[in-house]
Amino acid sequence: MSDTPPNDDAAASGDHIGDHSDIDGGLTGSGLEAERARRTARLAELRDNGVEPYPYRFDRTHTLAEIRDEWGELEAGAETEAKVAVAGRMMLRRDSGKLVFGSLRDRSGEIQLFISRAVVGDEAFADVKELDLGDWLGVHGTVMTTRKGELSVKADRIELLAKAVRPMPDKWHGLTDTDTRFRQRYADLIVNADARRAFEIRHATVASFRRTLTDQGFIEVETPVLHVEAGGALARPFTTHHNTLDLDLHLRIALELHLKRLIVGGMERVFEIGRIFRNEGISTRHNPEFTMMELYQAFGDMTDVMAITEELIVNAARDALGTTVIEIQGLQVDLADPWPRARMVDLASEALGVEVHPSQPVEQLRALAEQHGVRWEQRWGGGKLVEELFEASAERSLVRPTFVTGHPTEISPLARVDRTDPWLTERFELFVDGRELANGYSELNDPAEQRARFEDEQAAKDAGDAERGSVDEDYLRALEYGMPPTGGLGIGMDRVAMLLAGVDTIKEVILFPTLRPEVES
RNA sequence: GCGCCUCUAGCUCAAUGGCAGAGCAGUGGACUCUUAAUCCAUUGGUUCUGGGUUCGAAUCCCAGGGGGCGCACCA
Repeated sequence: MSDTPPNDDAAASGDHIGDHSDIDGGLTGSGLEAERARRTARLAELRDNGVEPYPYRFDRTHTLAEIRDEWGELEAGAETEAKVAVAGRMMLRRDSGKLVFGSLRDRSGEIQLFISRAVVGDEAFADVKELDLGDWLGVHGTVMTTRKGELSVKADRIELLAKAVRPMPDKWHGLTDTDTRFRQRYADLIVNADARRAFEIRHATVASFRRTLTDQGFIEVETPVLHVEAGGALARPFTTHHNTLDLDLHLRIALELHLKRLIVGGMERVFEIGRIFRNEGISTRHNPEFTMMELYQAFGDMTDVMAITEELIVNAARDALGTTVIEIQGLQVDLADPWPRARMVDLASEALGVEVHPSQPVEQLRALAEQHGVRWEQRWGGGKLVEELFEASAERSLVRPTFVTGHPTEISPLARVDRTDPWLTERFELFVDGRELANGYSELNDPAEQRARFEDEQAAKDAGDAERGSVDEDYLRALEYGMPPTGGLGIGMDRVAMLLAGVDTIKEVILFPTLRPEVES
């Protein structure tokens, strides 16, 4: 628990407009402060009458979806003897003299409350009139339908479970200001069904991945977030510090190196779904912290993990959406269709109309880059240039799921060299909607070669490329114990969720995306 | 980091150099079958902030802040 005093209203509200207002002075008029003052005054009034406006618990008999499942087929104008207790937030009310209709919502759905003065009595009915939109209610009553057939709970007794002292956003339009939606995700979730849906899809996707992998004998593990050296990918890390060890640490940028240590340890099939952190730009496709699923399968190679990639994503679509057909850029795409595979060098060559390959003289590739408006740097070799040319020419056109294979060795320090072409590796990336979703390879397990590759990385880092890696001696020691042939895979869970939810910014699938702190005005 | 766009009542939006408005929410009233309930009345503003131009600025200009999009970086 925090050290904040219990009545520090301003700190709890986080609302800079309200911080310097006079609550008592706001009892008349309107506006946010007057509204909060009115609702807060109601709290005091309830307590004066011996009613606790924040009770400790409520025992419900049914969720609202369960009510609908059981009684959804009742004909119009039906009354039942079924006594139920339901709980939820009051979202709407329609006041009609001695009758009040309310809309109660819980996680599972909504149901109408039918509140009659003749049933609840004058006193309780007067209390109902004092309820506000947004209040949490527990309702005891019977199941009925109205004359027009609306399934309802006819209230016998209504209990306030929690008072909302702040008004809900617009009941019809919800919240549209993206800043407010992301900062006050709680309010977004209350009023925007699309926001709730995106996170349901995300949950279903993650759950589906776990199920698919568990069914295939993968073991879920958790490895350290705090690394002495952040390796396993090319990215700039966040730095933090451990006080008692007096040690600078980095937040992980990948799961890879620890998981492969577990393959050395004989765990054979492992996966982790974990948060990783990259100290780089923020965009519609990038959040500084995001979720990766990585898996490693002993005795397999790149082709095995390509098959798993398809299976994971197709299963997730079925589990989250009930269909494998989704719309991407207006195109109907059946994810269950086989995904085309093409080498990066071939895609780039085709798009550019000229053969490209990392074995070509660097000057030639630089000239090609210039020709296509690709900015290049002196320290780049042929491999990096080929990747840049691919990204500039072909990447964006990969709308349907496509496996791009054969990444240059220069940009793949942990992948095994292609058995037919020493300039390339046995690596693939999955592209959908022009975005990279997954990355996998036949894992390099020769400790001597891995050391040489690490040393190349270290040299590049020393030469000023902050994203490059360094020599991980403990990882090399692990490889010296022997790592079996292994296929490895990483999938960006946020991007899979984006794809399945049909949203175009990563902030729609991250509950609390990284934003600048709110400023005091 | 650079470029473009944006910020008006609690929420959703008008007002394009001339009195800051509407709908919802709120408040008071009517209504025992409403369902974005309806009807009557009504409260509510640091127009993101600070400067400037102008007789007059939400509106034009400058600086700053938040956000969005694009570029760059990356997944």
